[in-house]
Amino acid sequence: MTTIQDVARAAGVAASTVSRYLNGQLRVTPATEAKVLEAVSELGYVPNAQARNLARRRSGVIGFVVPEISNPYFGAIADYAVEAVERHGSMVLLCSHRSQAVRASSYIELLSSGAIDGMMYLGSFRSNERLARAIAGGLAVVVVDEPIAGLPPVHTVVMDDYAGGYQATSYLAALGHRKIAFVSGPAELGSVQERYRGYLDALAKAGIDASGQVCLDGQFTEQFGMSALPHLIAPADPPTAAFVASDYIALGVLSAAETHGIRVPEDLSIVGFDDIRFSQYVRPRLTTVRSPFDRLAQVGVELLFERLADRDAPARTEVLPVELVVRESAGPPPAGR
Amino acid sequence: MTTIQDVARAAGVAASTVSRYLNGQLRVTPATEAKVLEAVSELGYVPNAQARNLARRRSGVIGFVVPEISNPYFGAIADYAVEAVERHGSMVLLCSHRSQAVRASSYIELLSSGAIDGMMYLGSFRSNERLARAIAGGLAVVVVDEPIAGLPPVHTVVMDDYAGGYQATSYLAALGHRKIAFVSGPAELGSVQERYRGYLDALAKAGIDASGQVCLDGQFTEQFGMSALPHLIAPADPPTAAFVASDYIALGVLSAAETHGIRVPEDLSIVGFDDIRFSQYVRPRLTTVRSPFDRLAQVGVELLFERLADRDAPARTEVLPVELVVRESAGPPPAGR
DNA sequence: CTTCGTTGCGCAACCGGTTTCGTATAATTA
DNA sequence: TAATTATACGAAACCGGTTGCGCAACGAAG
Repeated sequence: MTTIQDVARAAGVAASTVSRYLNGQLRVTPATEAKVLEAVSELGYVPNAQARNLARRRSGVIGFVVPEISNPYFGAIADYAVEAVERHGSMVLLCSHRSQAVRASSYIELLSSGAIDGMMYLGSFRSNERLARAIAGGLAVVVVDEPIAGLPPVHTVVMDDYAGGYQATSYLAALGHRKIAFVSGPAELGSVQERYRGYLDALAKAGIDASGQVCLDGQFTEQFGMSALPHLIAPADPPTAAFVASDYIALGVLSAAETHGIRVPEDLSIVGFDDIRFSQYVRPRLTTVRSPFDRLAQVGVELLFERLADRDAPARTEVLPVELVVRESAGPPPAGR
Repeated sequence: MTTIQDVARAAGVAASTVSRYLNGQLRVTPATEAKVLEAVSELGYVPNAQARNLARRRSGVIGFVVPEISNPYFGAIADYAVEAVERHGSMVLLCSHRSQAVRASSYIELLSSGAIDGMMYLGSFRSNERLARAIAGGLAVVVVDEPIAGLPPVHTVVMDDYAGGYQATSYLAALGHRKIAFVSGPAELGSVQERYRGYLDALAKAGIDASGQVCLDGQFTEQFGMSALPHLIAPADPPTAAFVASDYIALGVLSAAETHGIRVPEDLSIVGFDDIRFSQYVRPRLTTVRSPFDRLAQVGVELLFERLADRDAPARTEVLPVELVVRESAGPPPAGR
């Protein structure tokens, strides 16, 4: 590996001159410039990132902590985030903890040791003691997608889950449904609670009694959706619609409905949440609330670099708008219901 | 930030003693041990990764270059790779170039500057000049999933695309199909060519004439699948089955079939490739060839660390077996065909 | 009581850059 | 022409660890 010393020697100047010239901090005479450039290209010199970062006290790397990268929901956010981080001349260190709290914590521990300049944390745990300590210790963090409880003030960007729940439910009510189930992910998550709040308020607004509605919660998986369907059709007076606050779950519900001979939307209307890539390819095409993956990532990255530039700026929380995407999985209730 | 010097001072010993003790390279007297441990926990000392790596001439980071991480196909491999890399005490630096050749190259350039110990390259380009140079320059690389042309000898791990194509096609032939279309991704990709070879050989083995079969190629997207379907039903004597060498494409075909009133598998049998997560949730459930995502990642990581340990070991290529997963999307041809 | 081999530990060089500060030379002004 | 001020550049310290080498203290063997 050729070092800056090699270049300096070959060009007959000091290493410091090479360093400053290459970083544009020094104007040199044409003669010196020529010799340095000559030496650089001759030796194929590429500065050592490690050493540079050590001296500069930065790393040019942003840590990206995510529950599981194989989940396209997080994958989509990651791709947008990579794009945005690159625009700032940094890179992304991926930490996929596969939903294991201990692993998430050890990642945070690891990243706290100066390996990164800042961190984007995509949540799936309601709280994280280790994360709180890291933030308190001065690590630049932005929390994305899922608010985390018990943290020091920190930049946060989430989507408007409440509005999403409200819109989806209002849409179903406007179609004429009176029995509208709520199916979603882990009840302890803030985002789920917000969607539920929106659901309840929309129900109230439409003059529908919230009591007696079927409400189910489980994991954000197709698996859970499949196991949820029987509960949707079991009651004597079953719901004619369901707000399924996750497309993954909705896909499972759709799949199980087919098996049970339940037609969607004729027998059961479904509105999902997220608008993941596959939602437009299933049959019926899924009516759903679109999550702003792109904005989530972009705004998150901007907030993070804002924080990096100004350590003392007060923490902000951005709430991004969502949008109902009407397709085919929701329609009027069956005649006479 | 507390440094090793701080710890040494607090414990009344030399920095080197602290370093070696903490790295288990030195047995110390109980008294010294106590003082060092005391100082460490007192000051909350965490070694600076940058400095350590500079001194050790390693980074503890594996670069992971991937076309797009939002694609669950690569996401799945990434998660398994993260797991395997962690077992070696390293981390994964994610580089999602979003299928842009220039970006892929600039990533490789960046990673060549000592930022990483080694690199896993998940291909989507038939060749890459910059990658070839990096390998020639001594960077430890393992190529995964898609062979890259024009490279110096390099560890490679791919799946048995030929066998997959052969099995899928043989299965369809055994069901009685004689008109079997081939639909797949970019024809210039080695993996696609291999699947096609398997397809042709299976056809020949079953005594089916390969000429006159419908063969389509495009992108690995649902979009392409949707646009492919019309070509499958247009001919006067249309195929009764299609080997669609990508589940993404297959999902698009399925979706379009529904729109065109084509029943699967009654009118058209379909066998996919990859067995992505959603394949078991669409209706009909997709019969497909399972790609060994887990093994691809694990073997890739093992080969990489093998290379790291022994720079002179000859390059190997591992070919991983695939497996036909029979579900519902393929059946006998319509009566009388 | 020497001599020798362990063992615990510190000194200082080193990794490859960046950056402060000082100096020699060139350009400008009086 | 002498005095002043820019300007180009180099020497050396520093970032925060790791590691080769040597020294001193101690116990065992002769």
